[in-house]
Amino acid sequence: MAPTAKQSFERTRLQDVARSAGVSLATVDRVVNRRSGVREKTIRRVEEAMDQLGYRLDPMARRLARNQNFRFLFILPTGTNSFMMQLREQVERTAEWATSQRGFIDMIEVDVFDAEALAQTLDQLDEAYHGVATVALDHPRVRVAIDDLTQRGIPVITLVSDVPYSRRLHYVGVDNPAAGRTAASLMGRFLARQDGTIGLLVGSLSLRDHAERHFGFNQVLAHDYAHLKMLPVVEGRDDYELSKALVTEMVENNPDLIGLYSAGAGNRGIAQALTESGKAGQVVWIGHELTPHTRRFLFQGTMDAVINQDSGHEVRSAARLLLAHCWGEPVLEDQERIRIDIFIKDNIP
Amino acid sequence: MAPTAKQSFERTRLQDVARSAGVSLATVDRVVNRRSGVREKTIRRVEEAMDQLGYRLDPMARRLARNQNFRFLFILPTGTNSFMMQLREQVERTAEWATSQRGFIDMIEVDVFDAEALAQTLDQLDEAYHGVATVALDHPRVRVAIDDLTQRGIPVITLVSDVPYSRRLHYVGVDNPAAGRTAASLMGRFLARQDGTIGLLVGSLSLRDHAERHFGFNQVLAHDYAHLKMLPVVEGRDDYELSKALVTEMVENNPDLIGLYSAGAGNRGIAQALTESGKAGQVVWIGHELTPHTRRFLFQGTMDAVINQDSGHEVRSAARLLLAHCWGEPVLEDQERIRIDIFIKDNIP
DNA sequence: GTGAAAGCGCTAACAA
DNA sequence: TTGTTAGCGCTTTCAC
Repeated sequence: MAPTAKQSFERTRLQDVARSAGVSLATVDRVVNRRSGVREKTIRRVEEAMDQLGYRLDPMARRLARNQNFRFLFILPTGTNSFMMQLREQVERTAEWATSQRGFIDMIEVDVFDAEALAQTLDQLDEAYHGVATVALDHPRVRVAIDDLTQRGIPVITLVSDVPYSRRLHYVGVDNPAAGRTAASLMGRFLARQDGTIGLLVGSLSLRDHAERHFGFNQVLAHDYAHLKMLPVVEGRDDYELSKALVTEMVENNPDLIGLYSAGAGNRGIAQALTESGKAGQVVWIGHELTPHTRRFLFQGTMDAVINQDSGHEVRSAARLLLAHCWGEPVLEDQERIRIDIFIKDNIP
Repeated sequence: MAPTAKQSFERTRLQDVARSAGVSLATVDRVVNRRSGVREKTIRRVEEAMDQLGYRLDPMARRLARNQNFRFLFILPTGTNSFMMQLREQVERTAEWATSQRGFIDMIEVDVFDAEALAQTLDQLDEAYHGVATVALDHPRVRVAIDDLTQRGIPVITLVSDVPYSRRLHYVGVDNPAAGRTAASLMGRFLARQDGTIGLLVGSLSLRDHAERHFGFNQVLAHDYAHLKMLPVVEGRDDYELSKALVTEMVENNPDLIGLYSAGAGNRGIAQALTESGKAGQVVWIGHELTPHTRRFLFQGTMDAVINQDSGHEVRSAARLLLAHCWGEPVLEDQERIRIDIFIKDNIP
């Protein structure tokens, strides 16, 4: 059925190509790495030999021989909301793995709401870094800082929150308008044949991801479920206490509240507000990010669905992209696509 | 803010440990790889030096020096249903990647419904293979074959469909009872405040994954949505034509059909049956696996939700696990967990 | 028990 | 423009 080991295992090496093309190792290396200083004619001869023998460069050997190391900085928001804490933990885990790939990851925290602080951090980046991954803030000052870094040859990856139109190497995160639409569709379907009012809570509309989720949610609800009335959006600043107060007020002022979408953090406050007002399990509540808290709320039936982005996947993806970029290696695009996960109580991992 | 490159980049090498412990490279190597022939005393001396210097073995160099190659066989079901075709395509893509990791993947097809055929394939496995990944059939004959291979030192990974109680190295696939429960919860919620009958279609109840999904679906529907009447399950053998016929009949005989759960393949047939009977978009239809077809049905509104397992992730995961096992390297467990994806029209990737 | 030395497949500095 | 050679960090034979 299958050939024996010896037969099919012989990878062709640079050496084989060199011999077959009648040139030296160094010359083949030059051709493979598209370095200058080789005659057109020789190049062709080598290339012929290469695809005749089906040559594939061995990335392991290449990395070893290059003997390079890379340093990356991950910039995450300060604050204690569960999702960001998860993200930080994932960075730590990933750092360990990256070490074995000759990648050294440092992490610092900045205030996400402060464009100036983030921009300065980027501007003053230690030149020892070979790349940056940052939970970004979409602000002109930040965009310029990203572009400058990119200009200087330091790739920037935006993580979780994007800065479109900047020259970042890659955005690693979900499609937030789509995430908002997803929440709206679920809300609409869960509320089939019911009339009433829907509440909307975000962290801050000046955060691009929250604004986009809000936008997507609105779009679908207004279009497909026009019979549901939407309250004006309120901003909880991803804060536990404030969110609680806002939701409590919302419930009191709107006896016909049947749905609540929270596009940001502060879920613990929301749960308390709903529970204390006796609305837990009555109001359809959809929020974001699977954390120990939201997990519990789902199980309890307080929360009906969680729209999630996999923080582990995101951080690993950012690290892989940065490493691949620095090593000049290809990327498996569809391994890096971040999914919009939907979790209900039955498919929690 | 950050130290310069030189400073923090010096990884400690085997050489450093050797010097510090006052022994040779070979001896440290023996200790690191737990090989025999080193005095207890020397071992301790080396180990001390190791964790004093914080030594971490370089997997790149290790792989290169070992100069080994591994061959793996992926066994997939014959047949043309979209999911299995996707799976085969992913194997091809992954094979390319694996080559760069010194892993050579072959693929063959066997009839999933034929336990004997699968068992024989396993029994007669070419000894050149270092590992197997198979879409398995949970049957005693197959279980024994898996255990025998494992006994012979050839690791087996069950893919998509598991054989519990066998000695397989790992199961790469979703929790199928949970997938069924997920489908049921969505069904129940989408049908809020409606009464009627739910149809159930599987490929075959002798396929473990289908049976488990059926089980999970039943469980939740009977418990949480007892007002909905469930029809007896029918088997479509994952066949387009047969599934179409069965659903057509189901619709005709049950004017009050309001929901349909298909735990197997054959979705194209179901879509046709629903469309031709004018029930498309009326009946809440939930099925499995995101394919070009189900994707279209979601967009059209014919299908309401798809429960998915990421075939790309599954195949890559199987390959990574096999490679890590052969190289004796650790695994990032939570990178290998296969999620139960829920897709509705808004979060399709 | 332990050590010296020759690779693994590639890169990079230096020669020619 | 091309070739020679000395590594990269580890494993593996073979000698002591």
